[in-house]
Amino acid sequence: MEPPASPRRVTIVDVAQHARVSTTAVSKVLRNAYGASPEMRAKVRRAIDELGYRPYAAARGLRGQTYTIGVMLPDIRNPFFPEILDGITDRLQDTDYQVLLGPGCNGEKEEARVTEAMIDRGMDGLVLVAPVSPRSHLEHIASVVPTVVVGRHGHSPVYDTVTDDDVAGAALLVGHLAGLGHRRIAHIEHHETDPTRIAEMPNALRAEGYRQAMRGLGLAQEIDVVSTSYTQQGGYEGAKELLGRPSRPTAVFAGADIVAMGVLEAVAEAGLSVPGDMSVAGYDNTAFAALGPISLTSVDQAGHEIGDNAVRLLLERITERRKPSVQVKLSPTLVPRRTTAPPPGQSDNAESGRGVQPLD
Amino acid sequence: MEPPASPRRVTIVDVAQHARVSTTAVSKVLRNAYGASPEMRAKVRRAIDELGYRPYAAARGLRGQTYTIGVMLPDIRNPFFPEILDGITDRLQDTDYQVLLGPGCNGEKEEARVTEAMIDRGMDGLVLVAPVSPRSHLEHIASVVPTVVVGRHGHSPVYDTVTDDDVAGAALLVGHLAGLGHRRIAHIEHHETDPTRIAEMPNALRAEGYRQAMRGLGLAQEIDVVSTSYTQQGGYEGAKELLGRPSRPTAVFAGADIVAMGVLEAVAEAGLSVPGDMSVAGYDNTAFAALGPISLTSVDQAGHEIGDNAVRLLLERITERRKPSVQVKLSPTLVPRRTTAPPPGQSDNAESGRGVQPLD
DNA sequence: CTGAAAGCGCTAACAA
DNA sequence: TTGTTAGCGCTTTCAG
Repeated sequence: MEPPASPRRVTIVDVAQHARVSTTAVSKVLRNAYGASPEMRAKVRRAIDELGYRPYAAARGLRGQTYTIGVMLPDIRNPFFPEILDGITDRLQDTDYQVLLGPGCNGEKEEARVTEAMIDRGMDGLVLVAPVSPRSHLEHIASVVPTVVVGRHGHSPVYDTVTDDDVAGAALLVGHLAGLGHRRIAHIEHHETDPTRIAEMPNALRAEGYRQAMRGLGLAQEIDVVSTSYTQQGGYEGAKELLGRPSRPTAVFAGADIVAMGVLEAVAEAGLSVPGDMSVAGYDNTAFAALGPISLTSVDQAGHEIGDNAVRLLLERITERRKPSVQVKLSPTLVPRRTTAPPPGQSDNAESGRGVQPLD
Repeated sequence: MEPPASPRRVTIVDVAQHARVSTTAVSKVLRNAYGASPEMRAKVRRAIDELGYRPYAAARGLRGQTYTIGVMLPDIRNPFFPEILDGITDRLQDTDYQVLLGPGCNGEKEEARVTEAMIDRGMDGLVLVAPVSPRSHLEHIASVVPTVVVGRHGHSPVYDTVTDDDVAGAALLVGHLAGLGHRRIAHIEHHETDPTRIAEMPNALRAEGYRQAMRGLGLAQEIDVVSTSYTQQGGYEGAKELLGRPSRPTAVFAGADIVAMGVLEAVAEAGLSVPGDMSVAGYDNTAFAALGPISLTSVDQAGHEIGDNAVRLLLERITERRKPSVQVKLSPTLVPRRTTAPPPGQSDNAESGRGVQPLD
């Protein structure tokens, strides 16, 4: 039984009158601030409950905090990001903070619009996931509002970072494939030209990790990188190119699971089987990698922990605005599934997956 | 070259002084409000540009609007929702409005927390996608802030709705399967007990549409519904049950693509092939349904249009708070792919897909 | 420990 | 058409 139309919102003034105290007192109770006796707190709490009062965050922001954390995800379609988000929301569960997401931002322009919108709405802190903006812009943002940058390497004195070790992840995968007996291991990367991004973006580091690992295994001669994009289409095109090689690779390390999907499609079209004729691996261990009909070998990034750490750092920075910046680097793990196996003509061994039939 | 730390934000007062006008004048220009001469507008605009002023949405909200639209998505993992979101953001592209998303809300409690948070942050309007809260609660929300409910059937005088015709979608799919020659067509539904939800939630209407279509085709005897949940696990369990039937169905209509994934897994485990031994279809035409190795027959809901309509209605309601409520119902389309074909022992026909090999 | 009063940045009445 | 003046709901000095 709601009133026909809310005539007026319950305000701090109503609570103060009801509890027969000052608005200051109510404010203090709301913020658990120093300077209110237990009796006063109890009184105020009762009044709050009786009136069903909720503080108006929009107004709080004008003087203090809005208790809102803004999270910018570059692409809501990427099934890896929800994991990060869970890590974020779980840690914020029992706090007064609320998370709001900026919608899919592709490119610097959209990214700027969203971050500005968040700043203009008085958010107390920002988590930027894999932003593409130049570092100078990130530092500007961080100078205005506490900021944690996730999934982008490179330090900054003004913002904290949480990353997963992409070089190590690539090495895990290359090691896995080499352990199965593969030598001709190709990689499909997301094309990158901007020098800062080459140094800081995960995709570039995966490619670098691939190269390092290949060299470390004495397979420097076999290094074979195709530059497309982290999309299904990019994987399809990259695989087409690799399949056209005079001597085609026996394994493909796609820089992301979605890329691997395109590879699987191209391989099937070519009448080849996975992993019989060719092993395929992805990165991110997204939800569909685990789907029965796909069962893609991938690298897991512990998204939940990434999100958890990001919020932890953010809350710390909100509390202490100019503490030295922190970099957290987490370690990925390998998730072998059925798309990787020893190369054709090589006997099975302990590390191999179960064979699967041609997919088409 | 940013200043080391923003000393103070540029405010409307700064702009007014710079332009040598009153703050009211600036405010009017910002809102394109009546009562400012072209010269004044030009002067103010220049000052705004020169100072790089951006209005502080948090403060605007205290008196007027925040120019923020809140969108609540029940599950960010469901790949269907980004389509709706695109429809929303595209239409808002050239307006002053900004979209902010509430993160994954499972269950009424989380849903309430998110909607309250949005209201408390002064959002101008809400789009609730497939909310599970009781209708009374939705109406309460709508009485406080302009609201459009998406993906939930049932009218209300206080909020507008946008739905896709789930009954028709189910009929499309059943018709497709029957056209291929299937008679034993089973359905896996999301279990629902709450009476309101049985009447209003899409999952319940899909099951109802399935029943109606079966009856309409003279297949009432063959109606076979398994109640699990709209998850991969639910699909897996449902399929296990169906495969254990004395005479197992030749086709399974899963209530959602993710359910179909579980079905595919169970079918493969049983050593059966899709669609050779059994046809499988999903609903939502999510991104992974189109993935090469899956290629799932599904029903497309035109998510973009859903989002587009939702925002259109919302903006209209923000403008005119108490206009009569509107219900928009869109029509789904069938997307046949390779997981559906004529039942075993029946000759191929024009509508059949290409056969695929057993998946395991 | 408590409360009165000022003011955050903006918009909306109202007066000029 | 313009500017002046009150607030919006809350937090924050700063007296008591």
